[in-house]
Amino acid sequence: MERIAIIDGNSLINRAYYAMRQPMITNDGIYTHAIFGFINMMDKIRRTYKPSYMAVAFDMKAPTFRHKEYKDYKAGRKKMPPELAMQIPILKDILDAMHIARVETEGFEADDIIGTIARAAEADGLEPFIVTGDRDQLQLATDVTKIIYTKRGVSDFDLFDHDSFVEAYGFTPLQFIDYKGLAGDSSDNIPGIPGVGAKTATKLIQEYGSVENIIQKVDEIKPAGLQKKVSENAMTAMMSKKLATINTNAPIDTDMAGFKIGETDYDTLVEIYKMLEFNKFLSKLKKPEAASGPAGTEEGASSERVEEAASMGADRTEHISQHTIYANAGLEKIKLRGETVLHLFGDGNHVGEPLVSGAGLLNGNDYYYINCSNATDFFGWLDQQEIRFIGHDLIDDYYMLLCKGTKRLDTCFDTAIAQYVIDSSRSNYDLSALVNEYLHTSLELPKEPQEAEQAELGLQICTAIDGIYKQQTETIRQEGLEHVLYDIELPLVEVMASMEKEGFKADKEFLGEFGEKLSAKIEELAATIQMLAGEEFNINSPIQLGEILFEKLELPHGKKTKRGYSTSADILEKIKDQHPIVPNILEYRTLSKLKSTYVDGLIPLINPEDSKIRAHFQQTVTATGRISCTEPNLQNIPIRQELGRQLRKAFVPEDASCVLVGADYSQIELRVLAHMSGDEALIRAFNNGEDIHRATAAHVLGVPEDQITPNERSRAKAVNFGVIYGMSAFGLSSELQITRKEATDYIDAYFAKHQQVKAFMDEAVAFCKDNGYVTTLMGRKRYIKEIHASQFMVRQVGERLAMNTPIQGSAADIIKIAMIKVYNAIKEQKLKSKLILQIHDELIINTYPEEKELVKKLLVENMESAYEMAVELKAELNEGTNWYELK
DNA sequence: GATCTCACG
DNA sequence: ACGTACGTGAGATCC
Repeated sequence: MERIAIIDGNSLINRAYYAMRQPMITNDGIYTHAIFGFINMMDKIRRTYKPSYMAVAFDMKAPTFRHKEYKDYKAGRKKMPPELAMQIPILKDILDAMHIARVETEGFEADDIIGTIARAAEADGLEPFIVTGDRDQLQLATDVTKIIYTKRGVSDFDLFDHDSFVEAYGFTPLQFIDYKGLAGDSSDNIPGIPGVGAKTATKLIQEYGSVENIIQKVDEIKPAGLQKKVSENAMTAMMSKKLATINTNAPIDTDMAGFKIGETDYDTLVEIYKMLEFNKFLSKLKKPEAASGPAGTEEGASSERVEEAASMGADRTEHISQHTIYANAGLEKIKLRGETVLHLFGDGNHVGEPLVSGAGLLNGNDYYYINCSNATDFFGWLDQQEIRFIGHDLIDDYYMLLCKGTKRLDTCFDTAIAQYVIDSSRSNYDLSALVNEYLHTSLELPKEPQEAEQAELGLQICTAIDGIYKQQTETIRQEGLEHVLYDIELPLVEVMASMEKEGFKADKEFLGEFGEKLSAKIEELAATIQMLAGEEFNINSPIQLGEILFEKLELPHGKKTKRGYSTSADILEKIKDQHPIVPNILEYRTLSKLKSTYVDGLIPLINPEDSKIRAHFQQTVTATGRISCTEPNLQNIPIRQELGRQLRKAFVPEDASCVLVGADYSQIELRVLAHMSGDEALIRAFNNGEDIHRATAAHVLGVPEDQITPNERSRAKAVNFGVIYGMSAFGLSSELQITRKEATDYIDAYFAKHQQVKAFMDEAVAFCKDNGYVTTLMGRKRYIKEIHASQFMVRQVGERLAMNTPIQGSAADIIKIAMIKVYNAIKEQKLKSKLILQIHDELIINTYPEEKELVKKLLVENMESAYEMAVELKAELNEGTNWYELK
């Protein structure tokens, strides 16, 4: 029996909308998760039941016959949120592109349309499957017509036919209208009989069958109270039943030919999916074989051919000659030149020597798989090739190559980096994700591939990268991102890999001893805290700690969190004089943090061979353009408090004769702000070499700099930070512990004296609202979807991001340029010194006594000349025999 | 896996 | 009326 799926469009998209607690929003601010959920559900229905006919029914805005019958029908229903409403027309476009019929008729609800189609389909010998989250439609179940009733979310559902309905409810589907006549329905505002609920209604129906019969035999009803209610509300019950009755004779065309699922219009659907950023769906979109396509190749592939775009990628493999070579056996005969896609198979070990088992190289139409599981000449051979590498996350390959002794790295392109430059806001730059998006196909990447499959897998990977590369090149050009990509991000890859390979030598013994001292003190503090609390509890648990402080000891609490009271340091700081337990807890927290994160966390990451810590540098993480650092994060080693700062003594130069040299940009973000805004007061202050916070205080207060008190200076400093962060009165007030009013006054005073800064901020927000993104000095873009949000709070976040990103991002651009210049200068002068760390506004070099002065000079010069602005860039030098001394 | 807290710029 | 400063990563706890 052929099947027809009849979908309640409004019901299903509502379910989908509310099912996902995290909405999906495109870069253009289109909400998409309801559509996403709808299509997922629809696909599941199509896969499971394989209907050849389909119809999606929608409600129309116009009032229906029910509203005319009963003015309060569906009164009190909440209006559809705009975030959902905006998705419905797009969904309809998708259905049209899929050639799935959709039906809407003025004056009738989706229920009636569905009922009418179902009955007509049944009469025509089809098996109807009604998909809905509306219980009313269960009345439509018959032996033939099934109801797929969606439960919580969209993936979970019950299937009802006549018998299973009877089993679940205790009466027939048709009696469901009698049930609603009696029990009513608050969601549709159908009254029913007051005081009659699910249980009573079911009992009455089982006894009397229908509302009409109940009214006729009202005298028999017991107890007397119920009898009275029924007789008094007989008319209401009749009307309620009528309202609940689905009209199966709505005036619609029920010719089943109109519901036959047609051929999908792929071009339109691809267009819509791209707009919605439905990349997973894109990868599943297969175009039916074109007449000119290759005749039946393999099963499966014969009837379906991947989209044309994919021909630049994965399915190009058939034109490629494959060569498998064992290292140390014939490699020397091969000479490559030009752009070459590289993918290494290896473990990327950062604590010990990384293992490399194979390498895929795609050069033109030749693919080479080099098996290097045994001792190998591959890494030396690579140095002899005149090739420029194309890869995905080349830093991983480069790190391993550098560890193995390869010297010559020439970067042509990196598809992960390119995607980051195209859109830095995303969280996933995996190759398989890009394969979905660019090539509309899928690529499974096993975490630990078998050696036997690596040759083939390498070919898949390299051709995929090649296909993505070609498309990205065009996007980069169209979006004007060439400078950021080709002059900054791509040259930086080698620098980052080199820093990873060099690592930072650590003194394990020092760390161990430091940890011992911490442990002893932590134990003492724990004992004191338990004693003062009068009971044992887990001090590390904010929930338990909150109960002790704010319930047992009745200390005044601050803000609440989802799970209880906040016990964060700024709250505890306010009450530390009220009970001796509080300062003990603060100290306990400090020490525990040092012990767990910086002692216990670091020790296992030290390479036992050479005592070096090799962190992972990430170039595709931050939305602003900064780099980040993990396993371990060497960018947040303590410095602000003396005790934590001691940890830096554990970070030492490469060997005893070496020295560390560091330089940090002075106030780089405020200088960027001065330059970008053109604010004369700020520019003047910097170019006169003034203390910028003091100068700000003096300018805003209108008093000479030498009369500025330390307190005034520190407030000005907070305001300066605030400007960079996109200043809010609340933020400033909580930072300075002043009232909102006072904070507002400070901000107003600041902007009155720095009108160009104000204008710059306003322009950043306005530009972002117009274009959906902001840019840095080097043209880096960040899309800010929050700027389009309908919720005020979210939109405000977007505005702050629009103000902060050009500043933070431009500073990031500048230090990246400096890194490349410093790295190249060291390389050109053939120095032994190495750049080993970047901390946002600071660079650290491991150097040698004989190179030290030269390195200091080139470091400062290259940092200060990285970018020319209206204010000079200033870099301040430090040196020492451990990191602690760099101050 | 989410939440809280805290380390850095 | 909302309930917030920008950008990160890591460890411990709780669900």
